Amino acid sequence: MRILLIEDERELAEALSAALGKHGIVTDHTMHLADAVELTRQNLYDAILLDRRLPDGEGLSFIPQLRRTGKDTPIIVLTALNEPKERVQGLDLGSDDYLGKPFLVEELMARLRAVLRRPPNLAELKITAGRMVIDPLHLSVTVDDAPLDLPRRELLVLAALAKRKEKTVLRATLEAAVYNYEEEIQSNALDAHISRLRRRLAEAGAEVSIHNIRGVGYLLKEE
Amino acid sequence: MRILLIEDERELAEALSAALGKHGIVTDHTMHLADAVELTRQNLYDAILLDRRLPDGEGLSFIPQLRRTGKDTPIIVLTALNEPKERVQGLDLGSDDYLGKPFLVEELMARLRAVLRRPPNLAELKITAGRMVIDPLHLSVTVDDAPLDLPRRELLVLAALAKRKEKTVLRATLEAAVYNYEEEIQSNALDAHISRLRRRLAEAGAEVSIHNIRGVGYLLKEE
DNA sequence: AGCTCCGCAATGCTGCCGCAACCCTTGTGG
DNA sequence: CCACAAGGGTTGCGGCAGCATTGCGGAGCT
Repeated sequence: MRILLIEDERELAEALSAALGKHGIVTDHTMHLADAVELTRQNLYDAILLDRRLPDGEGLSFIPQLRRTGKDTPIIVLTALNEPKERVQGLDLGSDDYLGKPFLVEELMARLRAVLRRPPNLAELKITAGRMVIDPLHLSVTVDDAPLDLPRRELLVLAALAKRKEKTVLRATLEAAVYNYEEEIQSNALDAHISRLRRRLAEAGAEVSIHNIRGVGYLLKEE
Repeated sequence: MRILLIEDERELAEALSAALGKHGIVTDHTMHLADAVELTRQNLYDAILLDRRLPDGEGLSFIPQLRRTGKDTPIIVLTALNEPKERVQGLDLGSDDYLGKPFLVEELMARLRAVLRRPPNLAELKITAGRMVIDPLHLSVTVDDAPLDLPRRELLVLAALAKRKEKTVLRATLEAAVYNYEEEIQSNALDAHISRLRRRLAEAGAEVSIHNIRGVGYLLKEE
């Protein structure tokens, strides 16, 4: 899972990134609305966390901007402006939830889950493929109910493939599922993950196979 | 076990928190109904203790509010309003118990246990793993019927792991099981608990093992 | 006063993962 | 049928982040 955090307090942003990371969430961070517009062009994010007071304007103005482009990515507004009137204002503009600062990370996680549980994201809850069941929220994989320990990055790759099983997933999509913009990679790290994943899945008898589509991407097939 | 205390007398709240803490209960405290609604969204609590006279309204009004969201978290009303008529009122609104102030902490504990013993919490009653049996209500662990004394925090960690045995438990989840949000920790306290738990469990011959999933969390396995 | 609990921090260790070297596969043109 | 190139697969290596362990000291309890 990957989210965009639009927030101008650097410390809060870093703490949040770290905390969300513990839940297996990849976070991109920007302080400016203008950047946010660019970043959301490619439908990369499962959700957006939005501050209201930002250096280049009122955060809320971002919501209609995004909706106008036809995207219904869930938005959760994070703000110190937490009067009832302000909450209504935020929700009416099309955000999906509104959370007053300060808040508990646990609460944010719960709201994220709630917001993602709504259709059409419902499919994300559990993914099955072959003998595997993947729970992306709890970061767990089981084969025939036996837990399978996977390193974090391999797990993210697997989840991205399984979410679109039997369909080709672009290389770029996979890379986006595993890395945020600050951790650019320059080698065949992704290929290496795939290679190790294949071995582990075979050993565990998962009955799935990962195929390469030359020059395009990868594809996970049930056997 | 973790509960939410909704109570406006700070002194009483602190005393209760401390007393419950000795029984291994992690307590979050709020003085406002509005906060309580937010906090309960995450289904984090095993029970709720509710005062009636609160600065922002009658505590009882919280009960239907919570039930409407589909939660059946047990609620125990704590109040000085202890006339028979008032008791009936509280129970009819959907609380699970009604306790007049002043009361003994021991009585509260007994009522908590009673309320948690009812279905659908029944599954929580005893957890077995390896040769261990854990009773989260009485905070006891036995190995082959021999009692095993564990420090409070280690016990909370163990219970959280055992409740989801054979499944990975996120670091963040474990931290939430042991600490309330006023006691943030900054070091590897959790790791230390795990380390000491491992030694104690091995010495006691519990036949369980705690595995680390790097970058994700921990997992308790039977051997 | 003596005990345990427990957060903290220093230390050493493990294994993830990016990297790059090398090999294999596939496709194209002659 | 072969030569060549380009993309993919595999694997060992090394850096380093995350984990395990443990001693210390403060706090709380008896």
